[in-house]
Amino acid sequence: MTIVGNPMGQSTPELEDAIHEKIRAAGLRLTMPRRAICAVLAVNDEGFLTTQEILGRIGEQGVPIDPSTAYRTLDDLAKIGLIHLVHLGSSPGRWHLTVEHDHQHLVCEICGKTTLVPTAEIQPMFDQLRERYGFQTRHHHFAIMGHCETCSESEEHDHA
Amino acid sequence: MTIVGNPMGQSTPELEDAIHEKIRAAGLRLTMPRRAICAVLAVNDEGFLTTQEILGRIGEQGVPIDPSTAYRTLDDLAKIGLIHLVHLGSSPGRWHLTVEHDHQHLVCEICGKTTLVPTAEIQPMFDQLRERYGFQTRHHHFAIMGHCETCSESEEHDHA
DNA sequence: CTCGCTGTTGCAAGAAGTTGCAACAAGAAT
DNA sequence: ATTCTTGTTGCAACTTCTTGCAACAGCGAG
Repeated sequence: MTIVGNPMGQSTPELEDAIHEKIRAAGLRLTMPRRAICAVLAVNDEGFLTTQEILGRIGEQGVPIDPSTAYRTLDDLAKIGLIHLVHLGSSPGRWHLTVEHDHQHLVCEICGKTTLVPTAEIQPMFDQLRERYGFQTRHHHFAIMGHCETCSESEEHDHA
Repeated sequence: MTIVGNPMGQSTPELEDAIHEKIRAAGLRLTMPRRAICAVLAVNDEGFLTTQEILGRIGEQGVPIDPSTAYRTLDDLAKIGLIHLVHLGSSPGRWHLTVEHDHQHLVCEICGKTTLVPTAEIQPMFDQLRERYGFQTRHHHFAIMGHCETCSESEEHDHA
């Protein structure tokens, strides 16, 4: 899967400002490591990065930060809802800016293929969960695991 | 959350036999470490165990196995669909026997509370994904993250 | 029952992720 | 602009997870 976000590979100042504002609003201090992490995430506002990848990019383009700081900071940002962790299959989780995206992901466990589905198609289920259980589904960007069409078909052949 | 499976804390021979059969059917060898792991999972056929917990239980009740073996074996068992990994929030994933359970999980990101929802309520969505995308949702036991009723309400108060 | 092929295991080394703590700096108060 | 408070950081030690590899043991063939 390749999910490319910002085609220019550059962060928009507006997005970064909005992020900084959220950090302050949550009562957190705006430090250098946090700026660096947010900058990387802002450039990839549609992407999914592992902690290692984030560390790598920060190292490439300036003053590296300590891994432990990255792990802790990412947890903190997740706690205030700015980002969240997505587990696409097993393998290390990937961080992602929390934005109300208009699509969800169907991830094939066999070939890894990712299919995008308009959130509208799933919204009814979210609404239902809210009505019946008072449950607010969050970061509507979660992965549904299963087998894609192609892999489902080859499976049937195998069983034949 | 406390999910207790087999009330006797004992594995049923039938379940273990069925598991062994699946392992053989997949072309994998039935070795001692694999038996041990399956035994632990079979006792907790409704439970969710981390790799560490599995290692711990095996160590308690007999010959311990090497951690690396456990990690690899669990991956292998997941590959053949016998078990799967569930990420309830962040924190290490938990392994779980793949059975067609009749419920799903709504996990609150704030208080950790888990609500069970009959699969029947979500089945329509799965059916729809299959019709439109040919996507077969697997191990119908996945976690939907969000905020539970109680936490949603306190959030509103905070904003007031 | 024994042999042989090859999937598995345990070990060891390394990478990734966590935790405690003293030094540091963001930002409010003055 | 300076000081003070306290949330954060970087370091170091540790735990957890991964990977390469030689020795081992399922299990099918003979």
